[in-house]
Amino acid sequence: MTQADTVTRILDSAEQLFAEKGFAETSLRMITTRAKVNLAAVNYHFGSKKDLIQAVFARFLTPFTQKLDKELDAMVATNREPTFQDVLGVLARTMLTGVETHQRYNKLSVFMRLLGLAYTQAQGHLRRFLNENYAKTYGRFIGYLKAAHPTLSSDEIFWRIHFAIGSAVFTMSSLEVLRSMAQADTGHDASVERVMQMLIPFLSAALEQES
Amino acid sequence: MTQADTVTRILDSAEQLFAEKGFAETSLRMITTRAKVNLAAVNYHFGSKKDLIQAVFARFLTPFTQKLDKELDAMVATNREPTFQDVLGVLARTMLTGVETHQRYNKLSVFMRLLGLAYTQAQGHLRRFLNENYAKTYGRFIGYLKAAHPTLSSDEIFWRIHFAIGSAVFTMSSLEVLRSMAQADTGHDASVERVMQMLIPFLSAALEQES
DNA sequence: AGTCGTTTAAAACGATCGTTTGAAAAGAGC
DNA sequence: GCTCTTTTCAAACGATCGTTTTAAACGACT
Repeated sequence: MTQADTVTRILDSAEQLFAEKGFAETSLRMITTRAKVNLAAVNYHFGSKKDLIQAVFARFLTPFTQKLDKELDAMVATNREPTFQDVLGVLARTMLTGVETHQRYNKLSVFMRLLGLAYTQAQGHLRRFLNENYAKTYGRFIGYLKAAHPTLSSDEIFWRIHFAIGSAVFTMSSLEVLRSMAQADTGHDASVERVMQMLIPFLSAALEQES
Repeated sequence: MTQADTVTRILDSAEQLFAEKGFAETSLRMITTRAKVNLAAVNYHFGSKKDLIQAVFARFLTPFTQKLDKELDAMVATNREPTFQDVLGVLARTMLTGVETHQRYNKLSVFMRLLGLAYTQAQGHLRRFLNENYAKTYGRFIGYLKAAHPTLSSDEIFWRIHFAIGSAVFTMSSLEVLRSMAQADTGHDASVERVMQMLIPFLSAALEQES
């Protein structure tokens, strides 16, 4: 039986529990119990709970950002004037590549949920960490969007992007609640796939409108 | 010092701190210190922290829901077939009436932030409380929206509404973070009013598109 | 086998949490 | 005045938190 090592098991448990409950509501004892490691292992391998939080974000954001950077390179290499759709397509492809189809939406849920926590529960240390490590690629992405839509002001682009991120993050963050509400409301069960299929045209219409 | 003063001051402090930090990150000692009352006053007047959380939501949701119910009554009394815009307008008017203009957006921010917490940080007790007390009017509101847009399925309406709620809640929940990001990104400062003025057409376009 | 650096283990640390206690202070009714 | 209820207050409770300590177990190497 090949057992993942202690560091990986801690990261897996922490990621799952953070996405499920948030940072403050998740204790190190919950994490180490689920990971079946000793309590002190967190402080030994990561230093502190704050460092563990940063490590959880780094594990999925660093490869994601690297992939996004390469995809953006490839985009501008073959396309001198990428459209709004082109740039958004690069983002969508980057989020989905490398993840097996059958667990694609679970991974995406965790991704979105953690992203939401970064916005709404971030203390200073996490915000600073994310800004130092990933702001550059993020700014590059926003820059291409602005270039693709010269009739809109920089402000408009920025805020529309974050309105859209808000929809996605909020929806995935409270998917369980919303699903039970939808079940009681319409009587229909909603799969993640179906919700995504409604969300994408919803956001497309909003992002690209002329004002 | 009378009882109402103590109760009100606790509710004010709790509302502000919950909206700012969330439930778990806000201790009773922080609340009572800011409210300048004794620590035991919370348990004496409310029973427990959970009951205090419910009381904070009840204080602004109960009058809001009552107003919304009356506004919906008035709408159907004068308008046999209210449009999508009519129904949304009732919601917007209900959220803004009774609040002085100069503090309108602060109140709205707190409203949205608490709403976001209810979705993303709700333990069972809060979800159950909100469902028992406010689900009826909420269902009525959704019902009128569905009737106004018969070409869309019930599912579509439900999810679009929550996509829109997500944008608004997320934006207001992380307004400070987003503002500092916008400042670093575009160099422009964004007032709440300006953000709202961009958000509303953004959501209108998304909500009303035909698919 | 024996040594040395790394990792795991159990136990305890001080701090902070929500809550409870018991007595003092304040109000209300007569 | 006095009594009885309501409210405030300081102090402490047990529980849980993140973190530290100390020693045992493990692994690689000579």
